[in-house]
Amino acid sequence: MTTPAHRTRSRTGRRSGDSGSKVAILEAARVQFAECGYHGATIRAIAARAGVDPALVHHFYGTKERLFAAAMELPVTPSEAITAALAKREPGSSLGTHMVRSALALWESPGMRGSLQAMLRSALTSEQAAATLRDFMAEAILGPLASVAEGTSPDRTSYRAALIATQMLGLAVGRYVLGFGPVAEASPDELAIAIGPVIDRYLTGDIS
Amino acid sequence: MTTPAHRTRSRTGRRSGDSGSKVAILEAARVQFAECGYHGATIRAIAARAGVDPALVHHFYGTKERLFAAAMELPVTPSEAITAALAKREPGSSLGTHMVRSALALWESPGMRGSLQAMLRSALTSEQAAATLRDFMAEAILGPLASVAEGTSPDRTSYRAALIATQMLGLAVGRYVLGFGPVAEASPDELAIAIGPVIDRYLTGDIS
DNA sequence: CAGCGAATTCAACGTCCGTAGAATTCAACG
DNA sequence: CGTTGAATTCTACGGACGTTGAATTCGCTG
Repeated sequence: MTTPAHRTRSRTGRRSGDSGSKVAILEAARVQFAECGYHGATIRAIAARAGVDPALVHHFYGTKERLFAAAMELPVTPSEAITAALAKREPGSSLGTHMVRSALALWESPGMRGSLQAMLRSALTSEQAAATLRDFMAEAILGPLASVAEGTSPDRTSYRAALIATQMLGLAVGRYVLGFGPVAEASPDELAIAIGPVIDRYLTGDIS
Repeated sequence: MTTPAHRTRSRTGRRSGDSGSKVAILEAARVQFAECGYHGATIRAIAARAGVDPALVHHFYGTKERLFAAAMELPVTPSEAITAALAKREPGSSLGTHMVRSALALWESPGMRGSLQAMLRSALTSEQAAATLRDFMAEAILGPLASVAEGTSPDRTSYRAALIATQMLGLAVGRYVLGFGPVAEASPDELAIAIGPVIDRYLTGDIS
């Protein structure tokens, strides 16, 4: 008799080895926020998806709002990704075409898609996510714009950026969230060719 | 003492005259769904905004899902609005410019704004709203497209429509939901001039 | 091996939710 | 005037939610 009351492992307590629960929770949170938006996602469902007790979520991240903030922290710094992408532009492709191609490459990269969907889905419901998205867009668009903004009337710059934002935002939502058939199935190159000139127009064209 | 137990009007029971509660509930639902999305909006908050007991909401519309469906029923039939708008196109403006101008006029019309926000906010969270939005966009875009689709390779038609959808969707979200400053403040005419040529490109331009 | 801190679960609290049923009042029609 | 049906509120149930505190186990340091 080896103390049968202790033989059945009590389920509580710390686990052996590196469980990776903290990361698992964050990934589960991204998926749930992406699928249901901020209100629709529940801590209990996130915990279940991560194979973990709901209280552990609270232990690591405190409140739901803080977990959301942590989940929205982009795995890629936008400014870095942008400048890196701009650096390797091939000659022969316009800046607009290159921007679309780079954005799609970034969005298609593994691990980014969930964050993107979560961000978009939540941005329309949570003001915090909306602010984050506005900041991200401003940073991601004003950079390229500044590099070609000579000769255009300066007070129109933010207007141009906002126009670009509408097209890129619509592309992201249509392709990754709403699933507009043809746009969701088209290849990044096809889309870059179709949409690139539009971005060029907003960058430097005559918009008044 | 004039029967004090009866003097205080019991709060239950039917009210005199036409209370308009059913309509009030629907309008309150639109506002709440617009502000919080499908999950975030609560029947109790909708009832409170309508000045009504939550049970009355249930009495009129049954379940929350059915109330949502009723609230999403557009006050304007899209096909009617579209054909009416197309009819009165002024000469000298391109079809794309006219589409943007008409869409903005429709969106700015009183009573439409709430529905639009509710639709957009919910479309990214509720699959039903997403389907409604896809249908609406298909109907609203394929019509104008068909009127100029001669000479373009026919299997690209739905691709063109989807591209237009991304730009119009991005415009609506950026202007009415996320509030991209310059785009939110610009006049419909300004936007029509800036964006119209983009729609023209997607309608008939070279996109491959 | 003793002890401390971190990880993990359990059980529970209080709150809000959507919904249901019964009760009450009004309007309309005979 | 009596009856019927619709409008309206009250009360309440069961469930899910976010959060908390205590208890348990592990890893690490000395």
